[in-house]
Amino acid sequence: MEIEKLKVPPAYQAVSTELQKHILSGALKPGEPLPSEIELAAKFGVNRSTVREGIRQLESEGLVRREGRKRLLVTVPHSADLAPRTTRALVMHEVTFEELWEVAMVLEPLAAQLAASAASDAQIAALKANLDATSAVVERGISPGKLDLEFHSLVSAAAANKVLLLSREPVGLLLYPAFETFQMQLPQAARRLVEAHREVVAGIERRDGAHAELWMRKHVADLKRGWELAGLSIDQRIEPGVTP
Amino acid sequence: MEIEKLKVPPAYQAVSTELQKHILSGALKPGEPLPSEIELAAKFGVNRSTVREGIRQLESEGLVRREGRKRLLVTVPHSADLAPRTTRALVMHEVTFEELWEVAMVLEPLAAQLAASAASDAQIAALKANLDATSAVVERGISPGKLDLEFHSLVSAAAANKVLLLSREPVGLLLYPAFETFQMQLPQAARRLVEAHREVVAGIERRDGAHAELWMRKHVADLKRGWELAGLSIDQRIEPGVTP
DNA sequence: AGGCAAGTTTTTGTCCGACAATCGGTCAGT
DNA sequence: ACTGACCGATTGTCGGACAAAAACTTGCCT
Repeated sequence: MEIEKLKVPPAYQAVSTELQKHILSGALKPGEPLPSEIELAAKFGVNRSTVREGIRQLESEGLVRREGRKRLLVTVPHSADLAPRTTRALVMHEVTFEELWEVAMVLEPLAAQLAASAASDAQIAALKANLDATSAVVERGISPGKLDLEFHSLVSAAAANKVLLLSREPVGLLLYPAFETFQMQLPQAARRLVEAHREVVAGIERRDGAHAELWMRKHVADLKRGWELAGLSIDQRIEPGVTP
Repeated sequence: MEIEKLKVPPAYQAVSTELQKHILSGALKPGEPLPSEIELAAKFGVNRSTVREGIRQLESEGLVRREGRKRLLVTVPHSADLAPRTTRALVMHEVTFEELWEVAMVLEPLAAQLAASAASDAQIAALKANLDATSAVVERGISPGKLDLEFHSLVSAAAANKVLLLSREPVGLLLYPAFETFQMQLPQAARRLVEAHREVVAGIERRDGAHAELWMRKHVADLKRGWELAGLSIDQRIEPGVTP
């Protein structure tokens, strides 16, 4: 006879999962406030401290949000809630530049292609603004810094694919800050970056998905070339560049 | 003079972020135990309840894990910790079949291609075992169910790319259960699935990346064809299939 | 009637103390 | 050497308490 180690989850976890069910089932819709801690404690038949511990879990998962000392609001987890955790996990797993690059090499061109069909006028304008800012900064010999990161976020936002948006974010968050590490050694790299960005934007504006995709592919491929030219190993561990 | 409303984060959040810093900085390595709650409370100069609330956040992020009523152990977040959250987020964002499919259409072939170069003998054996099981099940007219899900997990695990593994998981978790929804209406679909799986495995075994990638691409493309043949809209919302 | 100011009630954040259950180890007894 | 009772440490849960902030009421004034 098999006896399996029966697990009795602590009460605070029960509270957490129970509230999750209520939110997922739609009984509590995004935007609505949760009952007060005292009410919840009474309903679940546990102490307020226990409820609070359960709430902390939901809070860190982005299912509820508290602004100041106000009531908890049900929210739908945003990319900004999830991406940092995934990014942390990737860093702790000691992913290499190559692993990141391989994934970026398929996700970024897809984003560019989809953006060409789906980008709104406002999004194209934002891309152009980013392009001008990047260009101006690079002319002065300064590193594009966060502008590069922002560019790729804008492209994937314009792609109107929420799955892509969420999947791509952690990769970009780690990969593009890596550009900074070799950009000083390769002055021409920044100019190539601006050129590629320009062509991607041009493709998106002309609704030319193939063009946007092609140049995005070149652009990401360039990233690896630059990495290698700078004498960095492909197996180099990635450090967290930005901590948002 | 501008006075901005300065925000004082609650103490439990300070505890959480402080512990995060210690873990990320490497002062606390994975596998090591955290100090006891009482010690932490003393060190941070806060009450034990406050410490406990902070710990809950780390716990739900997969940075620490508790087994039974023992000390907390520092751990590196595993795919199983993150994927469910991302999956939930995708469901709450009401992603469509098409959005999922578009991303799968680039990630899965990449996984197959990389697996062809990197798969270990044990992983190939696991793939074959999965293939046999799937084949046997389909012969009996039963739905492959979780075996399909497992197949794609095995492929991406064999790809030896941790970024891909983490990025792909939430997509697979939502997409493959969707197969069940139309599989009954299209009896030939299951046989096509087995054939595609077989070719992918063959490609991986022969270290023929192009072959594996090609058939994986066909396989994922088939998924959309099946979806459309079953009369389902591409814009259909995706329901959570499995809740792990 | 409508708007504003002061007061009252709720609610959150934090603390204190307490106790049963469990874990880990010690130590005597067989 | 193995068993089982004992003991300290730690966690899970509870009860209550209180200051600060937010939300709500009330009453006054125009």
